[in-house]
Amino acid sequence: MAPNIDELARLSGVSRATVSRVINGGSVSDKTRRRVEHMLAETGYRPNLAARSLASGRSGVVGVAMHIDPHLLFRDAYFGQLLQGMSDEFVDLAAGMMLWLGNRTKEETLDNILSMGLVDGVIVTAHYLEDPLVDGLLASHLPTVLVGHRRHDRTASYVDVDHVHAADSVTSHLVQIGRTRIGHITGMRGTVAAEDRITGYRRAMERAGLSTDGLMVDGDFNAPSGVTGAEVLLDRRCDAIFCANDATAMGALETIRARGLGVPDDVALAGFDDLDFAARLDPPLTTVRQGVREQGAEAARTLFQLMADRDGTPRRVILPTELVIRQSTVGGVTRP
Amino acid sequence: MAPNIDELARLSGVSRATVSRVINGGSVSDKTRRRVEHMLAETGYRPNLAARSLASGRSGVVGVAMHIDPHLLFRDAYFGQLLQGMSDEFVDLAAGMMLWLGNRTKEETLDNILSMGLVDGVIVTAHYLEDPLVDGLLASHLPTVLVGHRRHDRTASYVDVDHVHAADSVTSHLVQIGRTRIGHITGMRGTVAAEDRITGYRRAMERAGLSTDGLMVDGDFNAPSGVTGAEVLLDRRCDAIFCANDATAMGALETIRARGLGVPDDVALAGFDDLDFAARLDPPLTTVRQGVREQGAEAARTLFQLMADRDGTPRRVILPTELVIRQSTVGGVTRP
DNA sequence: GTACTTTTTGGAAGCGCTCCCATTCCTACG
DNA sequence: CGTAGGAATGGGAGCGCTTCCAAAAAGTAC
Repeated sequence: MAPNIDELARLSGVSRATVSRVINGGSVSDKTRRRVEHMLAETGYRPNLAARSLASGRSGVVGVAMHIDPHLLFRDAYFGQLLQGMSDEFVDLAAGMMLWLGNRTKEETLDNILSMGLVDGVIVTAHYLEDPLVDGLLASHLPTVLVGHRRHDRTASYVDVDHVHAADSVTSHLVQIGRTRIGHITGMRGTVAAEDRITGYRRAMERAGLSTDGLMVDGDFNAPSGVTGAEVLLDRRCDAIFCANDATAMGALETIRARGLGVPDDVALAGFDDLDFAARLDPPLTTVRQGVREQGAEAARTLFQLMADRDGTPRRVILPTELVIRQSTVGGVTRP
Repeated sequence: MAPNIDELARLSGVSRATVSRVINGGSVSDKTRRRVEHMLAETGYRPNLAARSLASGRSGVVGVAMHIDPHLLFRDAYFGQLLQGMSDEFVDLAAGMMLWLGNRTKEETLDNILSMGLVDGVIVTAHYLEDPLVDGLLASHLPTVLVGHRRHDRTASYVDVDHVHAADSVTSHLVQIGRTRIGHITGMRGTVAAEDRITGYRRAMERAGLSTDGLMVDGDFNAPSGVTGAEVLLDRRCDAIFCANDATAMGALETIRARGLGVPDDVALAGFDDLDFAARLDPPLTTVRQGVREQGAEAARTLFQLMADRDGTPRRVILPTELVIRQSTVGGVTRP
């Protein structure tokens, strides 16, 4: 059915090796190259990936593992955007993308990825401090890039933002607008993002000479935890709440309004992520923009660098964040 | 590095062919099978996918194409849940999953999928009446399952729900609770789901002897189109609005409340999808449940049947929907 | 114990490609 | 005009597996 490379060699009157060189960019005379390329176009020839992969040891396919609790995975747009960022970049890099979601245990996912044995490299979301999937991938010799960092690991390549700094800057902003009882609804404990944001929050509070006693409530990055977290913090007379992400802030906003309090007059509110809906809340939400798509794209590029350099030097990328001030903290401001 | 099948044959004292039979379920004596399986476990041997695929013509990898406008793709949970349903099922079926999102034109995506030449079959979201990606996939000889149906195509395999019937049942429900000026905010025109839901809406209205004049507003399956759509419909004194999906209903709800109207007393509201947030709106939303995850899983199973039967008989699956009545149409009811 | 089945096993031919190595073809220079 | 040296090309050996076919082994019936 589909023509193979020998057929193409015959048609263009050259050897199979030459056709291969034309396709893969070996040195071929201009005249020959043109002839073969013409035939390539003529026949619509597509090299067989399996054969290519078998002979060369590379497949041109990379893997993405997002082993996240199914109920959390696509609840907000975060993971979708991350995936899109990667996908866009992989298309540009002419790579195929395999995807593993959190269907079973992390050990099983690890086994699935490794036994597939197809991918040239893998990107894995690494949100937890402990993660056997990440450990296993790093231990395998597969080029691996983490989205999220591991504090004490000097050998892993990753892409992340500086959560501590970003959380510090939001909290400081709340201090600057004169708030003194600033509460924090945390993200899912055990994740690097949650813990680092707590650290940033504490650091800013400490620097301002403010107490955090009783002002921290555990959340889980989801709206319901914002609703209940805000109940607690409002009972404790907070005049500002920094939520670990935008979804949590959306939940907190519900509670604040349900109590008939004004934002930002009675309670200033801030989130983290700057997902699409943050700017469309009423009032628009002050938050930290951490280009999620860009993180995905950067992870993809980093993976390709890793696969190109065989030396295995880890590459660490910290992307910038931006404090986005909107009306949920500074009422008068209209500029988004 | 990794042991190959010859190494395993040597270690278990049988021929390579026998090892292959053990792995792929050929007929082997119990004694031999045990010996080989023991060695398999011992060495942690993983067959090389590329070699396997080259020799057998199958890869064990399937593709999923969700060629959707990047801004719409993961905005609500619909596509994420669809993806999860497929992914879960593919894991059970021991298949790998490649993913293509809508990065470029549909033609380019088609070309990427076909030139990758790796996948044994593909599931493609087919929401539009016209879609070159779907056409191209169906024209290739790759086993293909659509999520969404094509009205006039008797050769395609698909998984879908009966949008006409479901929309009819929601609309009829609004009629039954005594509403007479029932508006409809449509989905994205040109999609099968939008057009069929319109048909169902019209059918129910006609049967009830109600007019639809000026009561239909075009939307696009997103919240902002619900906001603006509701503006128009409220100006036209609607006492009920059926939105093409839950996200649109969420937008419409904003508008209704902004005008100080009560739901359902002044305006009854209904959506479609029954995504997680529908039950958590205030008031909880009456909608149509169309198990999205289940649709994904069913599409995966259907694809496998298609790949197993080489006869290519198209398989069409219509999954059931369920009218879920909540307080946005029947105020007193507390049962979700 | 023989003749004939049936089951189990091994040998070997590819699957379609890449890439090393040897060969041929040019070009330039003595 | 001859030849060294470089560029272009072809030959061919795999990559690791599946699968057809034939041979061997193990049953079965007489």
